[in-house]
Amino acid sequence: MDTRDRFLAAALRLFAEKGFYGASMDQIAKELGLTKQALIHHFGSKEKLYGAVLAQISEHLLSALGEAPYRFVDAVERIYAHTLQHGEETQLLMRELLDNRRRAEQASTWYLRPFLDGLMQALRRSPAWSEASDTEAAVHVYQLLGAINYFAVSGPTLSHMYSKAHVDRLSKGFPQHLRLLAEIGPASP
Amino acid sequence: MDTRDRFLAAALRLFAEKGFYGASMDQIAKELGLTKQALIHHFGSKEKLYGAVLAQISEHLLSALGEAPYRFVDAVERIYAHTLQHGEETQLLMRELLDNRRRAEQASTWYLRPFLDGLMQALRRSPAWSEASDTEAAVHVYQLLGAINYFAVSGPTLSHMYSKAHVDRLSKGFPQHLRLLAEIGPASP
DNA sequence: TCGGCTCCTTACCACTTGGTAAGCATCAGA
DNA sequence: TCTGATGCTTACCAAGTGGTAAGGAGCCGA
Repeated sequence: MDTRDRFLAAALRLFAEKGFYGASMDQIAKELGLTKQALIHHFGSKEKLYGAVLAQISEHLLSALGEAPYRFVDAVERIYAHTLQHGEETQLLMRELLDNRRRAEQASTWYLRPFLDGLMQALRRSPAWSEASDTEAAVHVYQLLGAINYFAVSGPTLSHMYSKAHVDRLSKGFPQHLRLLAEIGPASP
Repeated sequence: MDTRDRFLAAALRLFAEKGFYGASMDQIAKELGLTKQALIHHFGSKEKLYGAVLAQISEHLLSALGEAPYRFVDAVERIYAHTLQHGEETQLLMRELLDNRRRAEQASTWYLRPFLDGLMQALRRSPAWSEASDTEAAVHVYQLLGAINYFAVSGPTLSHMYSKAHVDRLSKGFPQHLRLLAEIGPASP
């Protein structure tokens, strides 16, 4: 793993934890024992570094989908697994959702577009959804992603509110809940 | 509305938009044409100001629930309406969910606790859920809140990816989808 | 052996950050 | 009329921000 990749990993971690403003170039660089000028040397600016991190995330998400054609419910399951394993990427994506009104209005949205389209196509392949409108399908897909991300991200918060054991049971029940959600059909007319 | 309340409103707006680190005391104060020292005079520190904003949000959420006993699906509908109307509060709550591993580990969680408990009690009042375990109920409640918040917050992002007209249709379909989700029963054993 | 490229350093910059200290005007109560 | 609290100001500070400039060490091909 070369320096650039190690920088990307460190940046992902800190951006996820503290957000774009909360993480500083100096801090990220020090994670590798280097100076922030080395970081700037590789990426040009903080904005560009951030963009590179987002690009990497979207790449990972796409590869998590696997090769088409896949069943929608299988894709959802794979994404859930990927989300659990890469909590930092999920967290950063959620942040981006909140931030991108202002900054980087192009970045994350277009990065994620292919990923969303792939999921929508998979959904349309299932019989119940083949006749549904694009809008209905989009709601369903977006809703499921929201459920996954939200659940993954909120674990620590829940652990504070309830006991850890409680949260563990909660996590155990979630995949079943998720499958239920994924298999739901379009709203009857 | 006195100065303190106007400060709270400005802080809510800026914290929601830019996050804790992205919003500065100076900026918030200038929203009222005052200096940041006036702001510090009222709240002591940035952390305390942030805490005051969170307290206000949880107050609003609780009052949005209405007076018990209410039907669970009605409460969900009211929260959805409240969420749409107070987008900034929602956005800030989502941020808090992402941030509170580090900072203010006590703040938002305990503020929100009564709100969550109220919702769970309402859910347990519906016949289908009266026998369900606490864990199952918590999953369901948390899931629904996630769906609402996620959907409300992601509007602008979706508008970038798809056409605005598309997103409008999507918004129109969501309440129906939400009711469907709210009425779902516990997973069969 | 030379020139240039890559990767990284130190030095420095203007600017912003949250916060402290001290003071000033206004108003209320004794 | 004095006293003290309230609500705000200006002045100031140390620390940190992202970024520029310049240079040095090592390597690689000509």
